[in-house]
Amino acid sequence: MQLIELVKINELLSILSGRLSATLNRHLNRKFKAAGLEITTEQWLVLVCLWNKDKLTQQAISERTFKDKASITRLLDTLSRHDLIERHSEPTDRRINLIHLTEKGKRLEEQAMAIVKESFEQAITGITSQ
Amino acid sequence: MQLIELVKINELLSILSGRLSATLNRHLNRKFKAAGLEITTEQWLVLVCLWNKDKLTQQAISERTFKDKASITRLLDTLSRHDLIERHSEPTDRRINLIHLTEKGKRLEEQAMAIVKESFEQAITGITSQ
DNA sequence: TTTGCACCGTTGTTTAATCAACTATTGCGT
DNA sequence: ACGCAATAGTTGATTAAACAACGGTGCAAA
Repeated sequence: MQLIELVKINELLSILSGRLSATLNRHLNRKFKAAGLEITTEQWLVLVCLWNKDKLTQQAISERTFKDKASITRLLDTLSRHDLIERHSEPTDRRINLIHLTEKGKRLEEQAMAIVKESFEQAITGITSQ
Repeated sequence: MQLIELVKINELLSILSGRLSATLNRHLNRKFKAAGLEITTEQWLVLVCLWNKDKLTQQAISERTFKDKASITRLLDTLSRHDLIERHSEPTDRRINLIHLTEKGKRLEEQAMAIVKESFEQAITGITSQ
């Protein structure tokens, strides 16, 4: 009886929260791919931080994206492999890396944002219709 | 201007959707671990299906959890490694595996559900207080 | 000055998700 | 009976997440 209640609560929550974002995520990833952009939603989220304010520390990116430090390290690894960002170590505080957008990374903003905007609009009309 | 709008929408959505479930997830995982249960939230979700109705096909589990077939294959691998479930192939249709709970798997229900219930209550009081 | 603590970033391990490609089986229609 | 599409599950590759442990750096108090 109470267990069934719990399961319903869980399903409700998972529909309201987890699955919505998962679906949006997947949708966006496919959109990026279809448009020939080599980025994922997670990488895009990091790039958004940098487009707003270039030359952030990894710590700052971690806080803004609500992701683990370790996750950021690896996300930046792949962004760096794709020449979208560069790590610049700071002489004033040698613990710090300042993350710089490359030209390629800067150029990506307009295209990526157009796709995201389109996806959000689709998603929102989809949601409001339910 | 419009980009900033988009970012706000994104943050709003991420708070409303992705981050809530991610936080709940993490919380629950830690609770399981702290209680000495060797399961994750994802594995628990699969087990919930089986506690409701034992001997499901992988396909059925996939549909009920909204997870990919491939994800289920691997989740069941780890559940099987922990002796919580067993795959039984069906002679009537040899494409099918029926997933059976083991005794150990059945015994887990009460303990796991208690933890989940506690977490949900905490989460809900946390949410409503905001 | 050195000791100890806090901070920044990295690495290893484990778990999970997606997509695409693949095998095996089933069953339908001609 | 045959071919062929649909179904069930697996596998490989890539990306990402969490947690824990660790190395290097900065800083302040003893």
